[in-house]
Amino acid sequence: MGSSERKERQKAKLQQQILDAAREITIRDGFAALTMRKIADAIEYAPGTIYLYFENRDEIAIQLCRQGYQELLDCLQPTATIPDPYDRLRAIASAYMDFGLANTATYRLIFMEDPKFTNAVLSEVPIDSSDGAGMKSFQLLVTIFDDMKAKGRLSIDADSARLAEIFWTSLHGILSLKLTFPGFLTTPSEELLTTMTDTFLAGLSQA
Amino acid sequence: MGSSERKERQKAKLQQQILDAAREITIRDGFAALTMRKIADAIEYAPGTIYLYFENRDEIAIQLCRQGYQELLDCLQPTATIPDPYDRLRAIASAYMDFGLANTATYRLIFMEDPKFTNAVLSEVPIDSSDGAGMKSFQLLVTIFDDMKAKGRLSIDADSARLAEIFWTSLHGILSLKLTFPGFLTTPSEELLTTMTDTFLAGLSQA
DNA sequence: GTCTATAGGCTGATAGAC
DNA sequence: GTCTATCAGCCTATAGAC
Repeated sequence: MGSSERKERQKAKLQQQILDAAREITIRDGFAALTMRKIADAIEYAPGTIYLYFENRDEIAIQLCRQGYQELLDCLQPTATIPDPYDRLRAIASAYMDFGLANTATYRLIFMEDPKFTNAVLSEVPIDSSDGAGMKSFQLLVTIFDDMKAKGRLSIDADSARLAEIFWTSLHGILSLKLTFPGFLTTPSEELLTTMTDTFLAGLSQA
Repeated sequence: MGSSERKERQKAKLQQQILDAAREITIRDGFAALTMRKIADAIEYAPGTIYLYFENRDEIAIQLCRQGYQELLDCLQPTATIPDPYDRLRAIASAYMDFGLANTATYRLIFMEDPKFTNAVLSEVPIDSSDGAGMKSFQLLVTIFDDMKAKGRLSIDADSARLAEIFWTSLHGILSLKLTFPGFLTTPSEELLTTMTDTFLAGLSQA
């Protein structure tokens, strides 16, 4: 028994090493440049060895995505304790932008890459605690609009999920254009964000 | 002279044929699947022949982008005649969304693909009439906010280019998430668009 | 468990015959 | 101008030796 447990630990260890290497390559060269050979080089094993720990490249990509959504959630989660939903919206928006700008490769991977990986992982319903981080992040946003409604200061009758979708798409629009066309948008990101958030909130209370 | 002109026409003809085939493959299989061999198969020439008409794959990609921006401009241009800037904004937004949803492969190519191609072409300043279509499209948006200001009904003091950038990023956000995560956003595109536009305009006149 | 070696595929691009 | 043939490289994944 003790021996098989040691083997399990050994296996998990190399698995994590593979993922770490894959993550680093993705960050450095982009997801398209992530190949089994490069991973093998990085961990100093033969390419074939990787297949003892992961079925194929896709499985690695999916794990990488899952990890990416978790990182995002870790960045957004702390804002959940802010009591006022308006303050909280600004805080989460700011955290989201910071995450995207600071982790461009990860952001691209989890939101701008092949739907084959992203779509499946994002839509995962949380089962155990390390699952469904994408959904949980989205829920943080929905809750904010629920709380705004509870405060009774929203003159718009759209439901919270809808408002969350609008706000999220706007955030993603800023980020993805900044990442795809560095230099085209002349307005700095923070300014785009504040103007967007201001007009959005003003619109909510007036529309 | 007459003979060399005929040769020129001949050359232009095959060049266009190559681009048409490339376009079709991109639409059908996606840009990543666009290869010289597939183009050659489609036009029924040997792969090497293409290199007599284009220097390499990148040059074809860039032409494809240029063509894509032109198609987009053709869709947006007709809205320019609408006198009221508020009506015009709704019309251009709607046309933009329709274009993206109806031409997903082209939209991906010109706004969501490799910056290597997109960035260069989008940032082109119009020189002759078939150039800089990306910039011209963006200018259509800027003009709308100029006109709104002239009407004096904007209580926000951001400049027109900035407002155009915000609005464009929001449009792009909706579209790109719809394309990357089909099925995740539960709200239909038109509803996201109207709610976004409504809150945005309400915000502009109130903020 | 890990290696070497390789199958079997794809790619962009080029050389040289016709 | 177009072809055939090919180079040189990349890729994923697997088989079989150790």
